[in-house]
Amino acid sequence: MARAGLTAQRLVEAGAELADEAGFEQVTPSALARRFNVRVASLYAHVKGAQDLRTRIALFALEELADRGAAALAGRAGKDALTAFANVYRDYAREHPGRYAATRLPLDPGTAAASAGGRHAAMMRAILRGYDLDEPERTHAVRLLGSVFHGYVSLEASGGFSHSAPGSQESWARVVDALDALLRNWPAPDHPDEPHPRPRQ
Amino acid sequence: MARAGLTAQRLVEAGAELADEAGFEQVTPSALARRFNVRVASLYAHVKGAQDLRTRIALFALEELADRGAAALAGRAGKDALTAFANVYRDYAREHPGRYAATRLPLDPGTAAASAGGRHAAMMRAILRGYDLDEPERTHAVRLLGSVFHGYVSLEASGGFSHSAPGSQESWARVVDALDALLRNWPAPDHPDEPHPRPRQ
DNA sequence: TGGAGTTTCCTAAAGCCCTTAGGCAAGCGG
DNA sequence: CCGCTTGCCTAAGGGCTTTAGGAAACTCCA
Repeated sequence: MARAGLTAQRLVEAGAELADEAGFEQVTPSALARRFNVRVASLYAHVKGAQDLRTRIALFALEELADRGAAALAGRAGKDALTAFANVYRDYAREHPGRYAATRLPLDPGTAAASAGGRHAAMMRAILRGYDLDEPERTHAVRLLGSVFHGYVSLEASGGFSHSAPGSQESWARVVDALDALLRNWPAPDHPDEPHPRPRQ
Repeated sequence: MARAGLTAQRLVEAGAELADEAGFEQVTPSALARRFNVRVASLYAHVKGAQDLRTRIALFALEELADRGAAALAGRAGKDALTAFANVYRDYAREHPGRYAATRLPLDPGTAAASAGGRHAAMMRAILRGYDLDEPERTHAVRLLGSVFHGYVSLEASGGFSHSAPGSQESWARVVDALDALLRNWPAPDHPDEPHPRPRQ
């Protein structure tokens, strides 16, 4: 009988497609075997098991997302860079919901260290070079950026913003505007007031 | 043989405990049956199935979290309210990681509408009464708050902030400070600049 | 070209989980 | 005290994961 041409790489790619179509939690050896018209046990020659498969998909998606981020950041700085990078996250999550969910898979420390996670952090730090922040404030700001990007995209994906006005697109633009304003106007660490103490209104 | 005294409510509570101990995805009819020293099929008299069980736990956790938020908000306003409410989210997620994960379970529209989700949104709107924001900016700000709270807590839970200085506690405090500063200094909608056009540096 | 060897995929089987159907007995209401 | 409701049980079907071992397909070198 003809061989199906299985490969760890092909399994990962098919798994990523399956994740986008049916959800990351539906990515299982069984489902993948059906997709390749192959018996389940055959996958175990290429992949250690279900957990290994999911981990590989997560690493693949992290890498893909980091590549897109790097492309978006090239030649941009300041708010332009911030906006482009933010849109990469959101667009990726909307275009590839299963892959995006995969990037949230908890990895064991060794795997996480070898993943593209570090590239993501480095890119956020690079964006912050366009603003005037020194350590440790820069790290706090990196964490805030990560929180907003992931939080917004995640709430949007679970339908949180879809059933009320104004539209999510509009909120997203305003949220990015607000982040830019905040980074330009980052409050001083010790002082409870913001740097420009002129109460609004 | 003596009866175990099963009840939908008792199953939900035990399920919430199990989620906190082993993770929300480990909450299954089997695991719960073991915990009650009962055969799996016995649960089906009280709960429709695995999905129903998880949904009930999600609703329970949403309610519990909303109750804590309401208690924290009582008698507070402005940054005081913002900080207290933010800490409720973070503390709940740290204290009850499985329950917190449960609150992220996607609900079908009908269930979601009947959930405590609306209370959460209302409380965020209440916090924003302490700041000077009109619609639609208030809605954008609500979405930003939700994104930051969920995003931070979620990244922290998956270990994102644990292996680098400064500590997560410190970043959290600065993130809340920054949010407060941002809400007091919310950028004007149409203008690309912030309301106090004095380029930093 | 024709094996030897490796790789790919298969069958078989064990273990766990979810779910439904139908039965027996415990405990409550009259 | 007896019938009835209800709670928990056994039985069984079907799916997913994983391991063990076999047979066919490809490769490559003599």
